[in-house]
Amino acid sequence: MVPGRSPAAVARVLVDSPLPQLDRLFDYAVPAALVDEVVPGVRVSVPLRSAGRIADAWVVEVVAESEHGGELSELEALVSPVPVLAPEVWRLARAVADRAGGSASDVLRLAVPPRQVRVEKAWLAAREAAASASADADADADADADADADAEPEAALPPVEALPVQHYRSTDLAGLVRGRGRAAVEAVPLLVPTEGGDWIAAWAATAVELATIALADGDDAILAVPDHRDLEHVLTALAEVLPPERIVRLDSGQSNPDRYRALLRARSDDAVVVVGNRSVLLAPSARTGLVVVVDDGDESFAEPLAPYVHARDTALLRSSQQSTALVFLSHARSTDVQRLVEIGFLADVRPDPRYQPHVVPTAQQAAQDGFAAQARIPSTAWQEARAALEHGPVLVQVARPGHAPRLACADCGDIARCPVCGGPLHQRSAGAVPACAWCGALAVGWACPTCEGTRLRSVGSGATRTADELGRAFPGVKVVVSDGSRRLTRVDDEPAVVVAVRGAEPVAPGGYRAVLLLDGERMLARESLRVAEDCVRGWANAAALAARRAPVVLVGVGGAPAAALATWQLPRFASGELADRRDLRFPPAVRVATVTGTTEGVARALEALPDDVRRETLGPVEVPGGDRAVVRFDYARGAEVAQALRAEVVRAAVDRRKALGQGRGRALPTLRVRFDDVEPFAD
DNA sequence: AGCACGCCGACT
DNA sequence: GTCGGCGTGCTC
Repeated sequence: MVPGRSPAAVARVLVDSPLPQLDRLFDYAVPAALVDEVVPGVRVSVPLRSAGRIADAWVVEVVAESEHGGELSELEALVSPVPVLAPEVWRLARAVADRAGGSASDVLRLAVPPRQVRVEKAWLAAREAAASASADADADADADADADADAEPEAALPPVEALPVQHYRSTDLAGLVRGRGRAAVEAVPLLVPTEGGDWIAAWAATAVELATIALADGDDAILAVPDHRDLEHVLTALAEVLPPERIVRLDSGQSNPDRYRALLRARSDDAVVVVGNRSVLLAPSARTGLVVVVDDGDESFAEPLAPYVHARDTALLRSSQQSTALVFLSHARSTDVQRLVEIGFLADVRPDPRYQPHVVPTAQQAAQDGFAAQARIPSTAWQEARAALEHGPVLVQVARPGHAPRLACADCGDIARCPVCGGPLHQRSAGAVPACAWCGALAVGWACPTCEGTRLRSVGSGATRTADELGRAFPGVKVVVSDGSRRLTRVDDEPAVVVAVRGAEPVAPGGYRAVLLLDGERMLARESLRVAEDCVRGWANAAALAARRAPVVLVGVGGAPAAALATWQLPRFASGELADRRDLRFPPAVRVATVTGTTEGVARALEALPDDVRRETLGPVEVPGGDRAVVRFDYARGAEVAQALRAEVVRAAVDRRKALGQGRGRALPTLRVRFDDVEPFAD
């Protein structure tokens, strides 16, 4: 503690701890020696509760006097003088955590990579150099007497010229960005050539066009894409029109030093485009003028770490806090975005309709031809593909090997099992020696215990199997595979069957000459609230890789999903899906919170809810170690519910008497709350 | 999480 | 009398 007189300055800090009871600001006296360097955003260490116990913390504010009644402790030390937590990021992190009933420090851990001393040193040296250079410039300006001293000393970059937005003639998208409007923009299903000879998705060009409009106004733009292959499209498009100084790549695929460097660069004095995956939405940028989220329905936008906030929601919060323009750009529309359109929050923007892909739904009829029959490709699809292969590559989309492809006896159909441990057998490629998925034993000379057959065939298809079978269906044609373990970004223009699992489709120059969408029935069979939506999105994204007027054959699927794709009325499909969810009161028509913990903990948490919300609880049901309940509520009640449940989480964390009651097994914590997880609806 | 404070049983 | 048990509460 510090003597009674008031300190020179008071730092309000957030302690870097996941404990919910510490998730608020604490005041510390700033030692006189540190007053110059303790500014908002720097990392410090602080004593907590008793001297000797030191915690890391973020300085969030520096004020003259504390409102805390008691005496203040002094900051222990300055960890680094670099303010890595920008004020707008702190504000966003707080809002994101509050919305999800989580801790701000958990969000900050996602927003700020671990400290990199070398990167910091370089940054500090550069800042020092710039400061002395600008001091010289000021001196010169003074000498010149009337020189415009207000001019930014380092506006070295030429201004950005706003690109025209192509393909959206009926809507003034440029005006929407300048006016800080919000829209759900349907992407153009087209590939466009770059000057450098690459082909990129038209959505990437659109995103970059929109970004230049923001930059031309002196604002930053934040572009969030699902994965690194999408990132490559955007970076290619950006490199054509902007100098490297205006492009900041910030994504979780980078090394920590690279991420740290990017974080510091994002706070540049010049307007920049910050582009990356979901984490980019937490990038520092005080003058964000535009936020673009590309294909928001992609699963990689769901944050797997506490507090599990979806990038879409982070984008919404950020856009509202900083009054930015906001664009959700995608081929297929997510039900979440459709909801925002239907409540009038987002404008509904469609491109010129003439780019619509040529979709041919085809029943799963057996093919006559021997080769095609073997790969279970209907004759229509096979003929389309074969004709297209005369001119260039053909894309074949298959399901992810969800339940791993299994081997069965080709004669009697019994599942082939490991003779050693009874585990399922797998085969890396056709003809390879089958191996056990559990114990790894090679099943050399396998014979079926039922019928003594020795030939194997795979069931429950995966990409690898399909590649082999497709190779046989198109004799003499090159087969290229892009799957979970090896995702290709592009292929070249020569005839080839390109087999890709959903979401891993490479780009072909000028587009594929035909696209076959296989496994549709199997994909739709998955039990999940969002299957239909996910399938349509996957098909639409693949269809968008076709050359203009090339056939896109959707195999073996009928009903609303097939109709949606064939008519390319993707928003209408999302609207129908949303209507179904509304009837059932399922997300995203309503929000949900999953409450797990001890029977008592869950019961108490539910009691803390408003009566009408509690009445809509599903459960509690018993799960290993305790109970689980799912609370449903309207969006308007979100803050209220989050606050109530968060208060219970804090109380449960502080109150440790209960922990003793649960002796059995791996006990759950007394109470855990997770918002907007649809997992409980998966089965 | 850690760590101090506090109010009841065996001990120099 | 008081050392220390762990139940209880708090962290500027």
